[in-house]
Amino acid sequence: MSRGPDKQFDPDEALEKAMQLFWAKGYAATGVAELQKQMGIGRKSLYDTFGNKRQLFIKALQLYSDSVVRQIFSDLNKEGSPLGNVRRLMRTLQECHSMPESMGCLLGVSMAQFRTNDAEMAGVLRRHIKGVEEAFYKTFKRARDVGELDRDTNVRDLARLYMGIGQGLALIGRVQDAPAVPRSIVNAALATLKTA
Amino acid sequence: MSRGPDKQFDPDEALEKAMQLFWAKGYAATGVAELQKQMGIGRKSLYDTFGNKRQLFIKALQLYSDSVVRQIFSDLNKEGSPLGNVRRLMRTLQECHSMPESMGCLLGVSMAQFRTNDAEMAGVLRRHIKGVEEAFYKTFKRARDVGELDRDTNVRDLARLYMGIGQGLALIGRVQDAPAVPRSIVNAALATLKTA
DNA sequence: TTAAACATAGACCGATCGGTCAAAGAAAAG
DNA sequence: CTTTTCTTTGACCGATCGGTCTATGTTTAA
Repeated sequence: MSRGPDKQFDPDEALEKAMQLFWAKGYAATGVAELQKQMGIGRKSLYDTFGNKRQLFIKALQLYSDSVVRQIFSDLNKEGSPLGNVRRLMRTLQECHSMPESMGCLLGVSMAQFRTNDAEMAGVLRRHIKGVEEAFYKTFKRARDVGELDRDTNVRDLARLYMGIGQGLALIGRVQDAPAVPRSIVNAALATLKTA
Repeated sequence: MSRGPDKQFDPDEALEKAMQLFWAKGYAATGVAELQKQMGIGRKSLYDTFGNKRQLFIKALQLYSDSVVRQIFSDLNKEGSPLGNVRRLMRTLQECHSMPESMGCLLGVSMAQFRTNDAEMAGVLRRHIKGVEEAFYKTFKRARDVGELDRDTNVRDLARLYMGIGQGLALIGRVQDAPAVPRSIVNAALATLKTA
């Protein structure tokens, strides 16, 4: 029995490169030739390793989603005031989406390119939405428990709102050149979180 | 001198059809053959009338943007409570983006497909953002003037937040099948507008 | 009726699309 | 060594891409 030679490239690194390209240009506008070039691998290797363009894209989506959801979870679960964590996270998002070359959120970008009629894709996107929502939900509930939010605050609604604001912020950041609009959005969002 | 025969199709109707297709599928994923079919015109007529695919798309964007901004302006300027108008508009958006086949907002979808590096496109998108922002701004200022909002409310920030929430809502509506998330988002957004 | 000015349908263009495949190379097992 | 199993390169596939152009009306003015 023989095992043959190992791959000459790191699939994780290649996937990361592909993700960047999809992120910047969108699914349909990204060609396989471009992907190859950016990933630095041959065409056969690409198809053997990732299946096809669509599967490669879905793998990139999942890589991105996992990374983002984990990061948000971690940021929101730092010790200290739950609302303080929310505030810090929102300011980070604001800065991130104020960068001149901001690309928004890969998942948001993808929501604009697929719809419910593509069940598989919609599933991945909904799972991401749910993940972000849950991160906010747990934190807002904690905030309510420790008295940082009114007893009667609907924390489920609030979590979904913040998830939605994040998506809007990311989208707008893609075409905005000045930092004023993202700053305003976060200012106004956080202004509603004043302790009761 | 001779004028020749008139067009056999209505350019406005054809543009409307093209807009629908771009809206559903995005720019890159929409082929010219598809456009022809949906618009019901020959290829030469398409290029003679609209220039090329990109110019057709920009014309569709502007048609859509004008229509949406005008509608929002009109809704927010109805007589009666300014905040009441905002509430009614947001509930309308909520319902609209809860439809099972919701396609979101064409401008939002386009923000996901172009970036600041495409100056012409980014300009069109920024103008739309500005238009929606202004509609909200005037209404929130009016609300503050009549005492529906605190004297120290930053109505510019608030307007930008609502514009951003609208974009997030539309984006999420494209992949959401249940009405719960849009309802939550609008619930939470309107909950912050409680009179001071 | 003729000629000029338009619109129409659709053939056609090179380029690129996503995807496959055959040939060559390299590493491990014997 | 040879053989086997894997990877790599890049040629190649039919289909489709956006865009052009010719040939054929069709209408109006002279």
